[in-house]
Amino acid sequence: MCGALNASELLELSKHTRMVRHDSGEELIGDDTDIVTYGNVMRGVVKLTKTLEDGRQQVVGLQFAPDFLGRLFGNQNAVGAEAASKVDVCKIPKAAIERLVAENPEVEHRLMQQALRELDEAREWMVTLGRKTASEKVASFLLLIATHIDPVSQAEREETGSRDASFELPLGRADIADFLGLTIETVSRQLTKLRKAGVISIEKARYVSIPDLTRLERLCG
Amino acid sequence: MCGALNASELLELSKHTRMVRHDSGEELIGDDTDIVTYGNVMRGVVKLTKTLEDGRQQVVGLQFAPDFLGRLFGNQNAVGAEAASKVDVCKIPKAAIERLVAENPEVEHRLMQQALRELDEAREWMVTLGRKTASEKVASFLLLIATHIDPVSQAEREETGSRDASFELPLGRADIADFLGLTIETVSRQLTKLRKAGVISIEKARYVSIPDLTRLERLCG
DNA sequence: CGCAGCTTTGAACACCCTCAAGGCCCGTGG
DNA sequence: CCACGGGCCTTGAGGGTGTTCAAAGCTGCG
Repeated sequence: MCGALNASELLELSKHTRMVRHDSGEELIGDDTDIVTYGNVMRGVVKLTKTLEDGRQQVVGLQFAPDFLGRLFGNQNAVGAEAASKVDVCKIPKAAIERLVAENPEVEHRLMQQALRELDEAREWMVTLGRKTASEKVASFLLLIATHIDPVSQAEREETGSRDASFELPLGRADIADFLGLTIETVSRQLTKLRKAGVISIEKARYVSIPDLTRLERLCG
Repeated sequence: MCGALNASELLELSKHTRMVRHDSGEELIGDDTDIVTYGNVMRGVVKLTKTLEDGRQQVVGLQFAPDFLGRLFGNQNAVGAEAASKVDVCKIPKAAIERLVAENPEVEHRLMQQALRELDEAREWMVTLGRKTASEKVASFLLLIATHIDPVSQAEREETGSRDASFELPLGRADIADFLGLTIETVSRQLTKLRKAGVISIEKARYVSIPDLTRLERLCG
């Protein structure tokens, strides 16, 4: 977002922002609370959640650096935000963002681009939630993480044409289940199935290697 | 959207637009096609769909008048659009919209507001797809239609405090199933269950009356 | 009336969930 | 160093919800 600003605007903005470090599991924004600050994810992964009265939870989005965080032009947060891994967030007060957006159309334009991209991703995920089987869901999730977690080395791979990946899962089984609309047990079983089929390998439950992304893609439905 | 324009801008825009009438079932936009025109829904309901290679389909959104139609700042359509009922659409060429948006920040702002609202709705629906039971899904769908199909008489009801509704379903069972991530048969069975429980009444499969929306809300999870 | 398309209903099955137990990893303390 | 304990993950068995397959009922229209 800050790429749209010139030096003096950046300086002005920096007076109102502060960098905050959060550990995995910490709540950044409570659902149904008044909006007081926005943020920018600088490092790590943030999960957006919605919860039903009886406790059923759905992860409705994952935000990676350098995504903007928060519902512009709203008064209440419609989702909760929680650190899914260790996270650095650049917090920005509501008033500062509103001023920035009002004075600088290019900033609003960039935020709109992100909103449209998030809408595309949300709709893509609706297909996964509504129409895919458990194993397709888990495969889709792994592919999503593989393509988002490490954009730098991903660009490298595109140049060299290699189609492998290796990363630490930013989410535990419970969060993966909430993202996929499944139970913990089903996620675990499907991961085991993928492992036994040689599509992935897992170490210490969180470190995943994928020798052939093309093969994984074929399992996504 | 056009509310942000002055008289001369409206005149200029009207030179490039044309009103098109579509019957239920007609395709407005093909998935994965190049974007050539945008549109504005003036009457009726448009469904947005995504389809997997093997034919499984998911309805990822419903657009009611006066929604804007199309993916701004994109080259390819990420969703298909089809008339769910008789529909009037005001079509606008890509170039005309781009010029309008570039010259008029207020237009972009309005479109951003709609994008953010659609994102909220998509995330709300992800909870329905991922975490609700079949009967909760059907109840949620009926509530969605009841609150969107007829905003005028809805406003009336809010004034008088009455909590009933009555409308023609803009979607057949197959589309409802694709929206909810269920099968036709399950949708039909759940509607029958709601009917036998006295929550709704149905005539000729498409005309629904809901005597007590509050009661329906309690069934949405 | 008869046909086509959509909807409803029924019966059997499959997939995923629930409940329960056991295993792994790691930090803590003896 | 190892034993202990808690948190998370895996595995197993059984059951329920929604699907699949099949057939019959509506509705509108020639």
